Amino acid sequence: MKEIPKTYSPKDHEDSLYKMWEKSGAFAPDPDPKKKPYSIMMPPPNATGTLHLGHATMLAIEDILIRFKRMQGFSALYLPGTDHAAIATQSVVEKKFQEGGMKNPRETLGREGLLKAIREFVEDSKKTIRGQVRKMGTSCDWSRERYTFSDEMNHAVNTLFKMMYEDGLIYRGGRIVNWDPKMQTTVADDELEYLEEKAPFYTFQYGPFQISTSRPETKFGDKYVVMHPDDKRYKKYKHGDTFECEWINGPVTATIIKDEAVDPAFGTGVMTITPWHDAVDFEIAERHKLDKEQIIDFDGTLLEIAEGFVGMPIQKARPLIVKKLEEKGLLVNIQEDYVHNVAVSYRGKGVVEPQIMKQWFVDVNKPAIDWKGKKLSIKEVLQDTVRSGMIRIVPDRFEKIYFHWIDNLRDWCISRQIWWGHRIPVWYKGKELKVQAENPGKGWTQDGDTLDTWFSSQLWTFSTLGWPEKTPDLLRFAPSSVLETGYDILFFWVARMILGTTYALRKTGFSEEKSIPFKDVYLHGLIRDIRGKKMSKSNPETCIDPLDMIEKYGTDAVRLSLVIGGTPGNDMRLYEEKIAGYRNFVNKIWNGSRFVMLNLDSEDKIDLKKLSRADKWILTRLNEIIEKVTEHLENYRLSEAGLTVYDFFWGEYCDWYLEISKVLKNPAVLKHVLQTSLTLMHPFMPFVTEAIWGALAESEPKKSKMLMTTDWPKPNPKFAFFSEADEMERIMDLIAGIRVLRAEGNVEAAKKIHAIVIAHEDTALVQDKAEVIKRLANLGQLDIHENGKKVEK
RNA sequence: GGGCGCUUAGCUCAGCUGGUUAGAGCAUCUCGUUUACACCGAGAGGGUCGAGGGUUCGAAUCCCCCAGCGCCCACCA
Repeated sequence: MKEIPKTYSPKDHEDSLYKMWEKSGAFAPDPDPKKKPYSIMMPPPNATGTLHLGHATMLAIEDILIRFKRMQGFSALYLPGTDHAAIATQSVVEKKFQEGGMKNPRETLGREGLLKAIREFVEDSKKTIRGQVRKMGTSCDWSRERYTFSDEMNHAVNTLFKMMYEDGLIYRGGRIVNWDPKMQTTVADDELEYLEEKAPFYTFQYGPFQISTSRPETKFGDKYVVMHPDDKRYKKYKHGDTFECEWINGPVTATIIKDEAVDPAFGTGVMTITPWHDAVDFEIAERHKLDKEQIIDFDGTLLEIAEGFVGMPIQKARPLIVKKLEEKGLLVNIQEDYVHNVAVSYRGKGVVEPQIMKQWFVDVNKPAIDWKGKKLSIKEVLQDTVRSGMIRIVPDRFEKIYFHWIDNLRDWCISRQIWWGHRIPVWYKGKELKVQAENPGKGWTQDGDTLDTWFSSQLWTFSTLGWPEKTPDLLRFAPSSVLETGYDILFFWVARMILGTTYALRKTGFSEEKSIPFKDVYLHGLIRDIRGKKMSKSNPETCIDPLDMIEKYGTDAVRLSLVIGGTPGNDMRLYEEKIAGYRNFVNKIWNGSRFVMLNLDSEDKIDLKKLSRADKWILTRLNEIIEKVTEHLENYRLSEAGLTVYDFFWGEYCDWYLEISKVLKNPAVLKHVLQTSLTLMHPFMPFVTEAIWGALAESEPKKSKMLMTTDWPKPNPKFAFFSEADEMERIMDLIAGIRVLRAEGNVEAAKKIHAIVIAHEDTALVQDKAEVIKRLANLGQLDIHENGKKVEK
């Protein structure tokens, strides 16, 4: 027997074990067609930097699921990849240049130059990320690695765009969009963040009315006064009436508009509108076919309409405009410190200015998808997939949130004015327009815009398998079994995947059941620091870098700390002591195994006739543990599953059974329980378990299969020495005497049963009190209630 | 304004469909180096399960109501 160190050192094993797994080919799905497919497409991390705790959590959870299923005998595909993350990546690279002194990288480098720089940066990031994903022990199939901006992906994106355009689901139109003046691009509704800001709230005299605003700089072109049609105060004004009034740059002719969008209870119940720079105003203007005029330029300065203020940034102009109105006697009052929300770009953090622009949109209301015998709109299909149970969201409360999001969904603006991303496959020549990837010929120029990142990542689960080609992988592994991600991108990504996948796959001949991106959605919570705050690098005291922790405590400990104690959809706090605690557990396994290895003998078959009471007990418990862990894992209760083996291995096997073995030992049982426990623990902590498995195999060279590809255990009926049925009979005997209480009536009988069952010193025998009570009820001794209702019979 | 989540031991959290005497880790205290492990073992203390009502033989769990904290969505002229 080799000298085994007393302390497990993760560093001495992890890299070589990972290499062994990778080399063995076991990360790839088993090609055996008899095996059922199981697939997870790894949500691709942005190729912009390094792995954080969110990624680590995702990888830990997915790898547990995939290892579990692989051991259960599925042909398990875990497909890795990275995301080009359009806006995020371009802004990171631009910032780098700016920090290096280049004021305007777009201007200095030009389109091709900047793209080249981004490409290099991304390739570098990808390398880093691949290394980090491996560090986590992730058992994904590297031979199938994908990237959202590869040529194959581009082909899929162009194909989808063309199909949707031809079906009228993609259109080009001048509509109001969110413009980020900082990044110089549009951003989607979901990519806005609202920050509370205190600003003065001004009320001005506008003809006979008083109107209020926190943004006087948008008011130059105001020539419509809107009020609710039922507002009695303004009954004498009719829709379409006009009047003359004095305004910022002289007299204007104003028109009265009656519209229900106005809340009569807010302020004076009257407002002027700025359709070019406000979504609600835009809708009012659309309804009544009103003029729209641009006031603010795309760089955030005022246009000619502002006359004396032209060219001024809005923040600078605001007080000056107020001053001018005050001098004209039109300022009624100022309410200081008025709280309102400012829309900020989620990525670039620039303050967003609504603008009317010609952009590309996805129509979410047009009935154009063949779905279960009807023509349905994108919105309707989105609803149906979840409502009909084709897709299940875990935890299910997020289904409500999902439906609510769909209710509020507007047409999706998919064009972006940045350069890093899939180019819009549209060409123009004069008034002509062609939708295709290739240049149609001389005189044609391509649309300069790129597509929203989510337009390409919505295709992730099936474009990665070769779509639009009907590859064997696509036919076998789509739809994927589960999508595991943080609840914070439910709308950004999860919903959009359902959108893109159902359309694309239905369109290319797949059945409804086959046209969903995934069957289950598992949403994990956010990792927070010990105080419950979001972790950020700006707070190094509580911010934890998963790679530092791996270095210090080993991957197995980090994986456990990210999974145990967490429940789907709920945030979890993480702190170093917790990781240290699981490091201790890893070491415990190491040492428990060391003890076993020191006590092995040549005979390793369990002889049922030579079992002590302790042997029988530990084998019975093992059966129960197998059953419980399997059931928890099947139902996405990862934390419960992990805790169950943890408690069993440490509390029962090590603290109790190993101690007994010092006096009365059965090496065969010792080894069997250890090996089975290692199997159960392997998905959670692949490294130690594999290392020990290998060490055990040294003594029996014929059985040298890797733990990773060993079969998942099943309870062994021969080891059920203390069956539940036996226990139940004993309990029934125990309480048989109470039957005489029947005559005394239900309540009294029940109370006495309660007291007796609880007070009996051998309560360990009472494994399932509920069952006892139910059986008593069947004997007519008491009523059973469930959810407040009496259960008949 | 609408919705969701959380509130359980000093701290961080489990507790699946109501059913053994409400659990774990860390922390605290006592004892202990014995065929693995001090990153350990044996044991102890510590909880009216946020407040109040209800249903039930039985409630941390189900229902109602309230409070505090957090999050999401909509609106914000």
